Amino acid sequence: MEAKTLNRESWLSAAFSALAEGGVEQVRVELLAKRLKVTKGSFYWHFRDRMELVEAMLEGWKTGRIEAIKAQTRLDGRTPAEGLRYVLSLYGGSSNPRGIAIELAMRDWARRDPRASEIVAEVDRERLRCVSDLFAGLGLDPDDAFARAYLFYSFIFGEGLLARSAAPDRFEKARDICGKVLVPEGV
Amino acid sequence: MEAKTLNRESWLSAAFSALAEGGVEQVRVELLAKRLKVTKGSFYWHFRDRMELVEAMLEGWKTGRIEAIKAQTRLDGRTPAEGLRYVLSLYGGSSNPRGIAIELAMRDWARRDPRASEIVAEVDRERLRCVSDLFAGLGLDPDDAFARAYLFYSFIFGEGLLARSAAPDRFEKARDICGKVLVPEGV
DNA sequence: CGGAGACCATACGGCAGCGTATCGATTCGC
DNA sequence: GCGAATCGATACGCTGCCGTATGGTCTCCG
Repeated sequence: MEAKTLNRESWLSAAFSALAEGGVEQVRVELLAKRLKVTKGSFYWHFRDRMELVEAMLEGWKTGRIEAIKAQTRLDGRTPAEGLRYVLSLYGGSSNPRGIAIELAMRDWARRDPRASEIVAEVDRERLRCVSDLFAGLGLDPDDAFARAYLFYSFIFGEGLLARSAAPDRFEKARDICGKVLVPEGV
Repeated sequence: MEAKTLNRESWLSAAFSALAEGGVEQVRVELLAKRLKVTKGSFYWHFRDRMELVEAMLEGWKTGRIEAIKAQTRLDGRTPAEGLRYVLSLYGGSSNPRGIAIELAMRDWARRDPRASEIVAEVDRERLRCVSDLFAGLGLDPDDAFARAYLFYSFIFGEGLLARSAAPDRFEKARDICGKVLVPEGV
């Protein structure tokens, strides 16, 4: 199973893990090398420098996320409401900790790096567009649909920020109720 | 106006600025010293080491935020709905960028530091309690009130994460609509 | 089998940050 | 005014990280 030799993808994958666990600051070539059980001699074979890795991460994340949201909101026989509940479930609760961690790390990164900020903006644009289309499919006018999408995504990301340990036993039920508020049953 | 001599508060204030701008990683004693136009000789007079500064930040933030939320949700003649709209306005939009930045940096910090995580959890507990009390004052039963508070805070924090530049011209209107959804007029 | 290229190790210089040690300057109590 | 406490400067060693240079070891192919 273990590839004898590393490639760009190996380093990118390790970099995203480091990003998820510790933010951009933790994607350092010597730490990644230790994680991959090689020396940085390997890294500088596959990448010109750390910048190149970091930019590959941005680009890869962007295209990946945009593809993902398009696929996730393509309703093949589903109703818009079902589609929305599906998207919500993808990020809800503990169902995708790595994805959520990367998402949050990315956004923290974007707060101080204009390149990351631009990437996140592009992804958000696409996501808001896709999700507000679903809300529009529910019969909402464009402004309301956009606002709902805005609320939808703010909730999703904000949920990852709220300390789970603040009241662990009440969160599950709260999430259910929030789901009902976010994607109304009968509009 | 300028105090001739620095004290703990001076360093703490600079530390929070650094936190807001660059996250915990950026609160470094030599950078703070440069910002304060002194050398770190001063720092190590007021603090044992970097840890002590960092823990003072946590403690100070905790007590400050808990006092704040208690004051903000004490409705002196206001209705619960007015109180909720007031709290929402405090964090909404661009009304308190430094506060929001610190809030987000704090939460990013909490994702990897258990001490920070515990502090944030304590603050969140208090906030959720105060805000769900307001929702309860609107006539909601406890579970619904908590869920609404959960949605309320997820939205507030998540909003700071959504890329503003994704659709700058539509955000203000969206926020208004979100406000109406978050704190219902007539429940 | 032998050379070329892919992949990685080793070793180095450089910088930035932490913390310590020591000494200088200013202020305040008495 | 003098000594002590307060506050800050300078200088040092240490560590972790980036990037480079150079050499070693496979593998593939002719």
